[in-house]
Amino acid sequence: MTNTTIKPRVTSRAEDTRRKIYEAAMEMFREKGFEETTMRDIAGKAGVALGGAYYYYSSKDAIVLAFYREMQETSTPLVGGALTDKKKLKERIRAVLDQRLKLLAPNRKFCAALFRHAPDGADPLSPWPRLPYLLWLYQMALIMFWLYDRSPDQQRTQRLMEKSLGLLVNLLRISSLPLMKPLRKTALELVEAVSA
Amino acid sequence: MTNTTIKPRVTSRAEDTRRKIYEAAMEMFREKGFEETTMRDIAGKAGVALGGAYYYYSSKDAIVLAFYREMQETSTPLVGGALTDKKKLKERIRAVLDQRLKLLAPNRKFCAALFRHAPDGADPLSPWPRLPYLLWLYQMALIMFWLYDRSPDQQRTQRLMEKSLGLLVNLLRISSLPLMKPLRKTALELVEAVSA
DNA sequence: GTCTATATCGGGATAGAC
DNA sequence: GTCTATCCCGATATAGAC
Repeated sequence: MTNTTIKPRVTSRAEDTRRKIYEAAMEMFREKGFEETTMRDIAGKAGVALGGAYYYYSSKDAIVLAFYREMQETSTPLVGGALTDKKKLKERIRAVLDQRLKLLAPNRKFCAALFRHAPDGADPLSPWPRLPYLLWLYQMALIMFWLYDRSPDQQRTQRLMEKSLGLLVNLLRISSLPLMKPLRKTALELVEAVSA
Repeated sequence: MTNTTIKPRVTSRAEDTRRKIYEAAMEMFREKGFEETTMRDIAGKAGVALGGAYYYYSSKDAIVLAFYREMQETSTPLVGGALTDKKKLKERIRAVLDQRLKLLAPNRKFCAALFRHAPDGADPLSPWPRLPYLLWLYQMALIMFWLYDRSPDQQRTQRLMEKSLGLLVNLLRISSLPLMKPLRKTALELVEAVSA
């Protein structure tokens, strides 16, 4: 009997162990944080030896990757579902953002720990003599783009800067036109919402 | 003589050693990356014992903090200087961004390593079924805000989302007005610049 | 105060026995 | 597939040279 059954591509027992390790890790990440949780902790909690944990996850980061993958896989259908009955653009974007934040919510602290920003206000981006928050965000986005820009001499960043600056200035010019009062009002409310 | 001179706040010898350690560290960070460089490497290259390195920098991260501080201190006067002869807003913003990217440029790879994004496209933010890049940036900014939002239940993020969505939709509506052709044109060029 | 030398520990990662 | 032993490295601690 045991011999005639079709062999599963991965034994369910192996998948169980893998899952046990993953769950143990995530639980401890949530409770104690990422850095504070050791592979020995994880292995112990999952009831396997240290080597066993590494058999399934080649590194501590690999467990994070598994978390990323699970977020993606869970997120896609949920977002799809949330979109079906939404017609207006605004509602659709809101539905997507809502879904993603809800999904990440139980792991918010853990996610924050994955950005290795040095302790509070000590990263090179935040403490530059205070720019208005939105300008800071713009700069931040540009720098992130630049960090991963592989074009020679980061030329794409240069073009992006040129174009986005043009857009920004156009927007500011336009927003001073008399018809654009509602635009200015929303923008002001936004600044209030952020800084309150 | 030696006794009557005013004692320097920090001896120049100490500052030299500190500097030697810092320079050695930064050089190796640039060449081999952050994770791959060990404190033993740094101490060796700087010509001091391991304990010596820890005497001046209480941790590996402390060297990164020193880098942050140096970036800030160097950046402020440079930006100030670059601004003096610029009148137009666009030129002023460009001058600031240019200065900062130039300053970071020699350490681009090192800076990228400080974000602990898992290897290429494996972070939870980038691979979500491809949104247009600007929408992705918007989402990214919102998530970063949310991660560090300490208001109860992250209510500020909720408000920010509400207001920014309103602004976004207003902008889209406005951009379809006949007068706004130049705005649309710039926006399209921007998208091209990013994806080219 | 500024270091060297060395021992020790905890934790990520690997090798090889079983 | 699983466990044990081992290595390396970041970090701490200590004793002492100068």
